[in-house]
Amino acid sequence: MRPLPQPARESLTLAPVLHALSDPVRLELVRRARGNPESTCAVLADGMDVPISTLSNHWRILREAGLISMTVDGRHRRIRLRADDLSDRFPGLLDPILRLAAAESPNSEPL
Amino acid sequence: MRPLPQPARESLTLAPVLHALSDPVRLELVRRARGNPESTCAVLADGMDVPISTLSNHWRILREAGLISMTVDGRHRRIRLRADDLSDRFPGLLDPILRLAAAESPNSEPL
DNA sequence: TCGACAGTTCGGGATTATGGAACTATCTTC
DNA sequence: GAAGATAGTTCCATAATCCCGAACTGTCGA
Repeated sequence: MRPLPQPARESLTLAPVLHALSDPVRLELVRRARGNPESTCAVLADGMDVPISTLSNHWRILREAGLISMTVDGRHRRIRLRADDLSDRFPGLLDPILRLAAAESPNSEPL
Repeated sequence: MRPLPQPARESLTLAPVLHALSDPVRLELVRRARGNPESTCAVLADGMDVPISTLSNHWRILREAGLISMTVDGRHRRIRLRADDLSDRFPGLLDPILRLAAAESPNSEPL
């Protein structure tokens, strides 16, 4: 269950976080990650019709911005939204964004 | 006082707005625009040490995303934050972002 | 009419995004 | 073990975007 490198809580900055959230695919991935903790890359991206190498890039951008953490679990990577770090460092930021994203998304499932 | 083209309120979408806000320079410009309504490009960017052609691109990105409106006034462009449209279309989005940007900014002036 | 001024547009070099193909690492089955 | 399947990553070439100096447009003041 080795964790992949990620920025420490104190070193998170606003601009990369907003950039990570400024892509519709990544926004949807973050929404799903919040609703399905400890899920994996492929499961969270199910039915999204995005090439797998592109998805891998999206996950990396999310991880490097500090939005998610990934741990290696066998041949899977478990994705976890860094909700605590984010609400500590950027209180009141994520909830409205994900709420608006859900409202905009055609397939918004209840959380 | 001819207005420059901008997206209608109903056609604003979340991703371009977040993208427009995902750059430190643009974030600072938006903060200043909110604090100084009806000001102009050069005045708002005063002391920012960003080339003028780059600033012009930043303003265009902000305008096309729907964050600001620009009206031609003589040889100036008056910048106005589209606060009403944004709070109507994305309630609760802008305030936390600008609050966090102000907290992160070294030269955050009180609003 | 002649600058001076506020901003935009153009062009090209640098950076970043996209995605198919090949690769790595792990698990399963024999 | 070896062979194959599975989950993601890395590589790399193309495409798209960003950055910014230089040239340009439009407007104001003398």
